[in-house]
Amino acid sequence: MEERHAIQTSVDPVIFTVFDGQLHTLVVKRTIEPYKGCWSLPGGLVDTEQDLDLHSAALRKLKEKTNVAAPYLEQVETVGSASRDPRGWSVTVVYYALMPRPEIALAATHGASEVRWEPVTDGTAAIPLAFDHEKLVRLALERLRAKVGYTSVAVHLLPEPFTFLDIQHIHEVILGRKVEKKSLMRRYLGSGVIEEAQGARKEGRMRPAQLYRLKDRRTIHYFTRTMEGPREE
Amino acid sequence: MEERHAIQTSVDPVIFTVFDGQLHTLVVKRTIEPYKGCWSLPGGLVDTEQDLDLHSAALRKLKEKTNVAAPYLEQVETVGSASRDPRGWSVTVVYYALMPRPEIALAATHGASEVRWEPVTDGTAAIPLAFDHEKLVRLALERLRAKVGYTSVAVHLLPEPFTFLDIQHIHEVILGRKVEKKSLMRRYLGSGVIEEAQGARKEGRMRPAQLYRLKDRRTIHYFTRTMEGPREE
DNA sequence: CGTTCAAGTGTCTTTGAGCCACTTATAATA
DNA sequence: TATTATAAGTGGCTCAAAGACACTTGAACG
Repeated sequence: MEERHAIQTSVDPVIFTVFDGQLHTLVVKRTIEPYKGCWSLPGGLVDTEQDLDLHSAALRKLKEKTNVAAPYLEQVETVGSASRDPRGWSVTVVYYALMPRPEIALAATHGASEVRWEPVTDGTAAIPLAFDHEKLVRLALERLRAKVGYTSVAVHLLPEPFTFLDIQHIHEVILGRKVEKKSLMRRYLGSGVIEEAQGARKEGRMRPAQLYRLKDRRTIHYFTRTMEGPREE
Repeated sequence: MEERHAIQTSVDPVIFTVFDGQLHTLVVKRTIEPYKGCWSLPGGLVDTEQDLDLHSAALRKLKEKTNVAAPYLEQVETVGSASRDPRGWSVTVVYYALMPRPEIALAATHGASEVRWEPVTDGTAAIPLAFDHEKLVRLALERLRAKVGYTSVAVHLLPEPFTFLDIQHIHEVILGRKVEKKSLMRRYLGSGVIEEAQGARKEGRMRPAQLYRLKDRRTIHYFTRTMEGPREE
């Protein structure tokens, strides 16, 4: 009776960051069977002794691998079936997290186990992942892409302070297409999600750009319309 | 080791239907402790012996209580914590389902246990529910309200064939405000989600209305913009 | 045959996206 | 000091779709 209903339950955070003009996600090398030696998401079983709820379980996993305490974190979807783990029925709650590229070296923060940023190209990670984790990455990316179109989530990937060119680049990297500078400025200036920071960034011999920071790093703003993409003719 | 990680896992479908000009949700009376005698969502534990995955577990619960095999069903969110069930750590995956008001009597389809439609007013059920089920209903309703604004989900609550007045009423009941007839016609006629059905409904001595049906009862259509609500002045 | 009433249409205003040319500010160079 | 290159930022157009609401249409009934 008990055995039929108690299920192995994990959280799998898909941690996104952007550098080198590419979206990356954090993967760790598995040290135990099954899939020993394969790369996988930095998730793991919920621990009923130390986790109060699912959200804090996801935060714990995040903290263990990246040492970042308070990124933007959002639940995506839950997948569970008899077949996704060879050991039997299992459930995993998928999250995605956005953070600026951490300065600290990853390996140092997590002792022995291997950790690294894997580029996400065209919807999936470049290397094969354990279990159904490639599908989980795809789910998280789909959600992120949709949400970037009608909210201010994308800027949570930027270190502060940032310029409008940074905002534009981050949108273009996530969506994989050009976006209109003017549309972004209308949105972000009109909504009050960002505020001016001191100073201005000058790069090379061009006009210096105004610097901004987020007013609130824990919430996102919902714009009234979705970005439409390029016009057809 | 096993005990710390294997968690009681359930699915809780919030089943919506509309009649008497009100949104209703299906509740059942609990026959066992805890919360014996209280009303609750028609959910229950995932059964690893008979359920292949979470979605089919939700469909099974639905079939057991309503005898409806193929409604519109969508995952909302997963909540899990040490405190939501007095017996200990538990996880539940919340779904919402939309169906036309079933003609058959509910009690007859499910033997002994009491089942009934409870009106959902102003965001919550009118009576208190077991566990955190009122919060789960609120989560499902929030999702439904948001989604009605930019998709064709709402019509999955209508029995076929239906008229444009039916479409308008269903939107007004869910959103709790007046909706522009013209906007709905632009959306639904322009998108091809509905098709004309034979005949026309005449009520009283007015002009008869064209009847429609859904082209596909398993999917929904995403419109390009969200409804905006009334203009302020 | 005219009245009644919802069904359905015409059409104006408003909002915000896409597009793209134009002006502005800085630093390197002549 | 003047010129020029380059990115920063603005102005202003077109377009699609929402809101608002008056208008026309058509069947039923006296």
